[in-house]
Amino acid sequence: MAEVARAAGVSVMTVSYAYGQPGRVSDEARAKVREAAERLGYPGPHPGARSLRSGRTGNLGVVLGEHLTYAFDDPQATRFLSGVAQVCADHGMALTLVPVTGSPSDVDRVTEAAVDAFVVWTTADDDPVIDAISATGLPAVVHGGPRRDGLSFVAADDRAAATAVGREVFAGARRPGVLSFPLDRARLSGVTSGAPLNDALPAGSGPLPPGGIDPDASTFRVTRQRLRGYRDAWAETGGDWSQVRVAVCSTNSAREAETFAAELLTGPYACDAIAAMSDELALGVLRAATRLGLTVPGGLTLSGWDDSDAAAPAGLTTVAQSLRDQGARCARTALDHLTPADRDTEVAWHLISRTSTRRA
Amino acid sequence: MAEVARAAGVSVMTVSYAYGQPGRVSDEARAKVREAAERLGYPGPHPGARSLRSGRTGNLGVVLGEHLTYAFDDPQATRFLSGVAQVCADHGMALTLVPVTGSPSDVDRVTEAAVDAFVVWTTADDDPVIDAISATGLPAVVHGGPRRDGLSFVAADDRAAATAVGREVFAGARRPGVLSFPLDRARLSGVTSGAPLNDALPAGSGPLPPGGIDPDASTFRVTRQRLRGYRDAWAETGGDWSQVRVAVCSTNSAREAETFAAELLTGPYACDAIAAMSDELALGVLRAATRLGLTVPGGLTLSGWDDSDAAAPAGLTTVAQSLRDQGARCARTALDHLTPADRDTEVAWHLISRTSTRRA
DNA sequence: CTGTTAGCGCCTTCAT
DNA sequence: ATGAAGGCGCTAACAG
Repeated sequence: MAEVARAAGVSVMTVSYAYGQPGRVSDEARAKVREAAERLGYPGPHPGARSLRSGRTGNLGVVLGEHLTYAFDDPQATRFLSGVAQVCADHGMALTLVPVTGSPSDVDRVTEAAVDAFVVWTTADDDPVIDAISATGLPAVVHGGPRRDGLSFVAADDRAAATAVGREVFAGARRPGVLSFPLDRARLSGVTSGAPLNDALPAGSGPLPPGGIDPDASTFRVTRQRLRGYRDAWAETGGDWSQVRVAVCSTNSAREAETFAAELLTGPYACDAIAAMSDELALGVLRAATRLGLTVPGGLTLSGWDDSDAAAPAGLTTVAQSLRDQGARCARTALDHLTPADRDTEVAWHLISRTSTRRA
Repeated sequence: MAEVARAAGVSVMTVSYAYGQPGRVSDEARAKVREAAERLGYPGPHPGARSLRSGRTGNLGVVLGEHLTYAFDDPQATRFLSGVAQVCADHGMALTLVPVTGSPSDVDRVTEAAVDAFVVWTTADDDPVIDAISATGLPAVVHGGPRRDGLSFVAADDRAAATAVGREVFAGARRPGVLSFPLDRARLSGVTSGAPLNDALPAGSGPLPPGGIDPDASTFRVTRQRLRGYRDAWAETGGDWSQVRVAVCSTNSAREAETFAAELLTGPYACDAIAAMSDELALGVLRAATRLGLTVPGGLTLSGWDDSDAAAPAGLTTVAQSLRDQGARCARTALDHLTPADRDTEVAWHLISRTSTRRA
């Protein structure tokens, strides 16, 4: 900028004004500056230097609890981010995805991120990234969990929703099953209740603890609350949680779900009702059921979650919630500089009963 | 940092080293620094200031030619970005999505972006954003087009691929049709060749010029090359381009495609072969065909593009190319600081013949 | 191993 | 309407 000033025969400040507050500079001076800048190939004020002075970066940081590519690989995350992106565009803010990979150095990545605020996608209670974000002192909004003092929190009442959809899918069932998201950061996957453990799984998979799943032990708040809700629903019918088989998928993919569903749907304790934690997983169940010649809801009742595009055509009973709206709300909350610990937000959901359950 | 230094009884540089080059500082000094930082709630070196000194931001900028939310709404863009994200994660770089919205101020957004390099998703030849990126002098890689001196370029040979798939889908056809991406930034949509123009379209839509589509007039390189390729393929059968009906979609969505396909498939000049520029669009055609009671390939031959997950189950003949790999390659090229104007890269593609065409 | 010096490029403050 | 200091928070490059 100094060079441009010299070339234009004006002071540095005039150049700065010419860019930052064009109205405060004479047309003549501005023209000289533009000309000199053009000639020297000056690309305009350096964004980094500018942000050092102003204290603003113009970036909203988004942290995926999982891995950076997760943002584009999981349909739920994608919809959420679409909402975040919309708000960013409205505010002229860039959207910076922090490159977490699951390694301990993720904490450094967070600390080094040049952003004005954070939005955090569902992660585990013991994820150190949450502490790192908290330590930055920047405004931050956590979606889905964990809850933390000083960080805002946006989520649906997953437990109540799970109870509602559980009533629907478990009505009249004798052998209920649940297809669950990972329980904790270890992301172990497998099937409970004596079913053979699945070995052919991606790295990081391993056997589940025998003897069933304790909802309270899950460190992902969303998973925990949904398991509790399903348990509540089954308890209402007079059933016991230990009767409910649980398969845990390590990813939100129909392919993995199909494999586990095949296990849940065969053998001496074959399920006749499955509550899945996403439509994606439910679709995998549907494929497995079709291959096994099971009719829905005659031979199997099934529920999903999210009311994705594929849910309606598939006749899937599901919990409708707009991840896109939730993303938008998170971004807005983060950018509005709401004072930390501002009141948390509970978002809306509603049950959609379709033909995959019997009470519709 | 100065405060921390004072509180720890050391110099500012010792604090700086304690964070940036821990090995260069005695354990004792480091402990004092950590303690003081903890006590004062010092969150670590300010990323902006650090990057001002070092000249690196740790951000890879990605510009979507369209709109920021496009990144998460279009499956093709999503796959591409997944590849970009993977490389970013490997390099510990953050991925910054520049908030373009289609307005003229997008140029400012680009200029203000604090990034070390740019990756640009397919845009039009006359998009001013390209000039703005070029003016920053930063390394930049353009995917799909336009080509520009000083910017690297990654794309498949779309024309050759379109010719190959065109031969397949137009074989034995009497009334060929094409379902195209937008021709230019105006994104007008509609159907050519005497068919009624579709008015019920999103904002920004309008009538197409009568008398057919001139491939050379499209300012999107990808669209232009594919149209030329389809024209070449039809010409090989002795046909004339003016016989080919073209429907232009303003978005890459099955829903819009279904509407236009219904037009292409009815009336006195109903098509018996349709080449679509994406699997997404082809799937829309398939839905329209099903509703009209047409069999594929008996009553209609059909081709897509990309070999997305849905292509194989649908039996869709298509052009396979890995958008994810292309995203990764773009990111790698951008981050390797390849000198601008480094050799352009042509990426691989291959034809997959399935049951939606007759030559399989 | 630690400290000193000198800015990175810009913009806020206060003159002129 | 323009210009001269000074400093945002940090770190390369040198001493000691």
